[in-house]
Amino acid sequence: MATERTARRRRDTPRKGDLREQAILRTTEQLLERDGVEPMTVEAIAKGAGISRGSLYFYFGSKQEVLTALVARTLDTLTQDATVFPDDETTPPHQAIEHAIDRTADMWRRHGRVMRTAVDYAAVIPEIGDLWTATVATFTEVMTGVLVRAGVPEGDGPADATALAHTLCWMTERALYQAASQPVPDLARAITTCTEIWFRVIGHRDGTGSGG
Amino acid sequence: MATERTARRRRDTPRKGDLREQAILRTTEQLLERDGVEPMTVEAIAKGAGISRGSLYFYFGSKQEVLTALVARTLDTLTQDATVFPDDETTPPHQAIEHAIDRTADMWRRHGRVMRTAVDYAAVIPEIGDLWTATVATFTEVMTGVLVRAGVPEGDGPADATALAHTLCWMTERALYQAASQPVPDLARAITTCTEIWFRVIGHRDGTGSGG
DNA sequence: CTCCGATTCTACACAGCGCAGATTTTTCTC
DNA sequence: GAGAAAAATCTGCGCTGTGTAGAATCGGAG
Repeated sequence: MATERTARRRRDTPRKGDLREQAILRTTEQLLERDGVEPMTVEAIAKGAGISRGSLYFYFGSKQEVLTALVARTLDTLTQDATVFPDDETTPPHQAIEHAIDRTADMWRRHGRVMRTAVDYAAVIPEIGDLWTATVATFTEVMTGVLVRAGVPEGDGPADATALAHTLCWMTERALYQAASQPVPDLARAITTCTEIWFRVIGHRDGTGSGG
Repeated sequence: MATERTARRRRDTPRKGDLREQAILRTTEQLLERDGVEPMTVEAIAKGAGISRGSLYFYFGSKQEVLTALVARTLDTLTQDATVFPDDETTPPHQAIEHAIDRTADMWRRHGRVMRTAVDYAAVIPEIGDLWTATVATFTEVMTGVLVRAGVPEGDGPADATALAHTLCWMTERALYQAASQPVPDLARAITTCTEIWFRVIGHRDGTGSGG
């Protein structure tokens, strides 16, 4: 009855097969970039990592689990990169907003395919959805603080900092996803528009302006 | 090579099998609500519509095609309901915004599962993605007009009406999707937050207030 | 050299899809 | 309302790709 997950086990013990695990993830990202999720078969991943299909199931319980691990690794990096600076209370709100958006966009530039896959399969592979939601939640939390510091009322009403931050974070996610999915991605433009909206919401009318 | 689509044909001639087509769509929406996409097998749909699995392929070339048809039908209704009034130049901007958001939310209430499925599979089933994108594009167009009437500069810069409308439309979509996906959906709250942001973006500070 | 866990491989069973071809039911024409 | 064409339906096959079982190999400790 109890459906087994997570292959057979392996979680700690710094054995040598950890290299294989890395190789699997590396190959997966490559194949993902080249082919996309569906055309990418478990066979291909295994071969790319130098093992047979059956062997892969020693490391991951399923194709989805591989994908999930890859997404998890990427989102960890993202959260690290993008939220530390804005979370600092001494960072001015405008800079915090710009920083968070810029860093996130950077992640979309460097690991666009993984990011897109995460969004695309967030609903199909619940674990990925959870990871994504958790990440956005972290952003929301941090940005709520930023909004408060910018003068938006604290509280949990639908027009208070938390709700606004939440919706704006999802907006930013969507905008970058959209931008990154275009045949000719223009992240810069998306950044500008998002920043503009964030700024308008906190009220201070002062520009991204100057530039170009 | 030329891969055939759309089952065998059937397009005009008001034959009687049109009822079956309707029955298939009806059953699909029901099963979707009960089970979700993946657990819903073609077998089950066919049975629900009173025919055998093989017969279903007379009407639709694949499971995905069925889904696509269902989504298309739903989005047609949505576009009809939500964009006509705001598109009227004499409609005051605030009302236009409220109307569009309200009607869209209504669609999420009544056909939440179909709407969610559309979003969830927008990337997996390209045809659905196209339908969704086209719908949002229609909204964007209409709402661009509304923003312009509200005083937002026309033009195609990243901070002009089109870009803002685009991003805000996707924001609204995402917010409603989020809200509708919660265990206890609270569309009303999402509506309030979105409306607030739209209002803040067009600058006029005046309430959702004056209910009824 | 032997044992044990870690790793790997080969082979199998299965679910669900889409298609082929035969068959039955409608619909149309006279 | 008989007969032919078109529409609608059925049964059964074959395929792809997954996940699992169980046997074989490797590598270091004793």
